[in-house]
Amino acid sequence: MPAPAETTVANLETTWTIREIADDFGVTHRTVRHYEDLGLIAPERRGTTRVYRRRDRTRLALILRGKRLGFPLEEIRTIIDLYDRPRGKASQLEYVLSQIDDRRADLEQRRRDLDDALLELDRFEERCRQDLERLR
Amino acid sequence: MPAPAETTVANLETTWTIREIADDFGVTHRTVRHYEDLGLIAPERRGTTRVYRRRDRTRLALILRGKRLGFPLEEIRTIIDLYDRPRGKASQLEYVLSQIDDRRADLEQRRRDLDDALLELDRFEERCRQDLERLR
DNA sequence: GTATTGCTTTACGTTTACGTCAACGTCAAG
DNA sequence: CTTGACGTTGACGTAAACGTAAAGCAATAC
Repeated sequence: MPAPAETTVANLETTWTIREIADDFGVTHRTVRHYEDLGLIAPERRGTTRVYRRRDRTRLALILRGKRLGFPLEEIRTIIDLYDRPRGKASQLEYVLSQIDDRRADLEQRRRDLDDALLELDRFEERCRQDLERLR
Repeated sequence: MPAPAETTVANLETTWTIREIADDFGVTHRTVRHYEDLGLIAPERRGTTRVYRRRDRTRLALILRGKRLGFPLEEIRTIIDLYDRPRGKASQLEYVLSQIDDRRADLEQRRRDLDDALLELDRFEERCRQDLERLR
C-alpha cells in the first residue's frame, strides 16, 4: 500500500525556480520579478535565490487572468490583498464584503460590454454572410 | 402632418465640437485628439476646426467600450478597420469572416476569464458571510 | 581550474496612453 | 479694439509595464 500522504506532502513542497514558473506561465522572468517589485507575489528565499511554491503559482495565475481582463497591476494587487486580508473581526468582514460588491459591479459592467461586443460581431458576421451569398 | 424626414435629416446633420463630444463621453479633448492621431476617428474640418457627426460618436463609443474591455488602442483600430473595410469581392469577405472568427475566440476567452472571476468572487463572499455568521 | 549555465541586483531604455504647457488663430461681447 | 472663450498645432512630461544590458555570485560540467 502506497503512502498518499507522502506524495501529497511532496506536491505541497514542490518548488520551482523563477525561470521555471516563468516558462510554465508563458512570461519572462523579468515579468515575474516586476510583479514581485510591485508586491503581487513574495516568494521565499533560499539564500539569495527565489523559491516559488504552489501558492505563488496560484497568485501568478490570478495576476495573469486579471491582466487578460485588462486590469492594471495596481488594481490586481488590491484584489489579491482583498483575498489575503485577515478578516478576524466583524468590522473587517463588513469592509471586505463591501469591496466584494464593488468588484462585482465592475466585473458585471465588463460582462455587459463583452456581450454587446459579441452580439455586434454576430450581426456583422450575418451581414457578411448575406453579402457573400448575394455574390453567388 | 409633421415631416419626419426633415427631423431625420436634421439629426443626421447635427454636429458637435471637440469639447462637446469629449464632455458627452466623459473624456478630455486631448484624448479625442489622441485617438485621431492614431487614426481611430477622422472628423471633418470646417476650415481648421474639427466637426464631429453621428458616425464619429458611434466610433468613439466603440473605442471606449474596447478600452473598458482592456484592448490596446492599436488593436481597437484594427477592429474598427475591420468593420469599415470595403468588402465588395468574395475574397475580401472571406478574409473578413476569418478575422471575425479570431475576434470571437478572443472575446470568448475573456468571457471565460470573467465568469471564472465572478464565480470565485461568489465563493469568497459566501465564505465571508459564513465567517461573519460564526461571530454572532 | 576554468568555462558554462543560471541565478542575482542595479539601472537605464521603450512603448502606450494620454497630460500639460506654450504659442498662436478666430470670433462674439463689451 | 481688446478681452475672453474656445479652437488649433507642436513639443515635452509622465505613469505603467515591462525589456535590456551590465556586472557579479554559485554550482555543475569538463
